[in-house]
Amino acid sequence: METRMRFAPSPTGALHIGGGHTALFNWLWARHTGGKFVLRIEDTDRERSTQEYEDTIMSGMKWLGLDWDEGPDVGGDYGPYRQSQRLPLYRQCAEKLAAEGQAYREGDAIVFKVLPGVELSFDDVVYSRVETMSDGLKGREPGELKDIVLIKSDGMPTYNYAVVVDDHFMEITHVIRGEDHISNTPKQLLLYKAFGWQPPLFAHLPMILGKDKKKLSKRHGATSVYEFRDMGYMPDSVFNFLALLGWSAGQDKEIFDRQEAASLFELSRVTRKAAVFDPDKLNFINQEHLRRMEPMTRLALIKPFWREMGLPVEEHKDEYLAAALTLMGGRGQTARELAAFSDYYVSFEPVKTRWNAGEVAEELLAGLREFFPVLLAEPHWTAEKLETRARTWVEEKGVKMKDYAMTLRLTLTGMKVSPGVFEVAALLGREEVRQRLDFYGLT
RNA sequence: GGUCCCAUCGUCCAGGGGUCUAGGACACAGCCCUUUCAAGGCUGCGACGCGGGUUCGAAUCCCGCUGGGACCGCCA
Repeated sequence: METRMRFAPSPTGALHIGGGHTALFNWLWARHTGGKFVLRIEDTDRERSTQEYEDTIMSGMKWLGLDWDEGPDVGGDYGPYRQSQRLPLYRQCAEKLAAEGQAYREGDAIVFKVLPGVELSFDDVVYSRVETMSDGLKGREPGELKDIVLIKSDGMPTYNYAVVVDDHFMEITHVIRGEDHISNTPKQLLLYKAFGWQPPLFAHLPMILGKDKKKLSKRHGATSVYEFRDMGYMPDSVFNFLALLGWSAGQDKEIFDRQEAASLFELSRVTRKAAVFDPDKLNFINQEHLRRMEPMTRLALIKPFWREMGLPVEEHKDEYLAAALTLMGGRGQTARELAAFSDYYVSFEPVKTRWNAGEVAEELLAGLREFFPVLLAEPHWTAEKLETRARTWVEEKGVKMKDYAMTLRLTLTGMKVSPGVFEVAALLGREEVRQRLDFYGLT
């Protein structure tokens, strides 16, 4: 039988990191099993649901690389895929229960009557056996069992009810969702029983916690996937990082792409313990993906950040800029950082704002003014030749390479750290290097 | 308060009765490389929450405790 997974967000906010995690695992299992991944919009909260949020959630998923086979935008055989468009179905099913005496009306609402003594235990794919009885479905007040509202007074179905109806009619085989839903499952099971429907398999995922071990929220910093994009994280990295929260390939493999993850993924290897979101690890993973990118892809990623910094990106050839980024190697953990660390290839202006004359020792000036003209006169403008020339000179004069290399670095980049200075100089070109040295009177 | 879930280095994961003086990754510290930083290489620091069982043997199984968490809406 074909497996069918679904991600069912409510359009009441942007795609949250937790939602992305859930969507990701559904996607992984769907792709691993060659099944279908369905996107269903749970917009039954009339107050808070908006089309804008629906759009951002979808583009957030696309950004992460989670494509769906059926959904409100692409359609499918089990539509419509917005709950607000399935109202007649919910009403019809609820009325059937009412007619059978399993539910009752309360004003305009339809409420399911919870009976005691119903066995509601289930085998979770991740958590294994979860034992519950309907007797546990109480409210905060001692005494009577809390009945389950099916249809609200405004005509909309409630979450616990709509989910059951939809998962059944959409023939969902695996419900993969956050652990916070584990205590909702018995209620839903009760409804499956009432309808006489076969429930899907449930697989609950561990929660993602903040550094303080509390449920991840705004006060932990970024939470929507777009904030990560804007901070300079790549979708592949966020995907990779999220996949590692609650799951591991079992081998020592930690850096992978979507395809590798999908083929390696096993629901049976999902963890039960809530995982703390560790920004350091994300940074590391992002750095790994960043340095593995193809030069031109990398350039396309960095360009927007350079432009945002006001740098004249268009004044240079792509080949030059891509070469600059290649020279940068693994420096910078995010696209934003890499862009900031490499601004001097794009323009001399930022160098000027950082350069501090006081950083060049007075006693070195004479030697520097003697050295740089020699360097600029090097006939073969390559990193190797420049370095050889510098080494020879430094050796003859009996001075320290460090003093000369660091001054050159500071003048060319305005920074104390950079790739090898001679490589930077070689890439910038003789004329550019001459101009920068001239500017500070070092020639 | 009730119901349910969880418990291995600071963090993410391995390990699910003997191969565990518990393995990897991130972070951290040191060393090497070196004109700086990053990368890379090497080394170090660092955990089975506690108490009872079961067993020849328990990080692994059972019970209790403690500590976390989730849910108990006509929110999803």
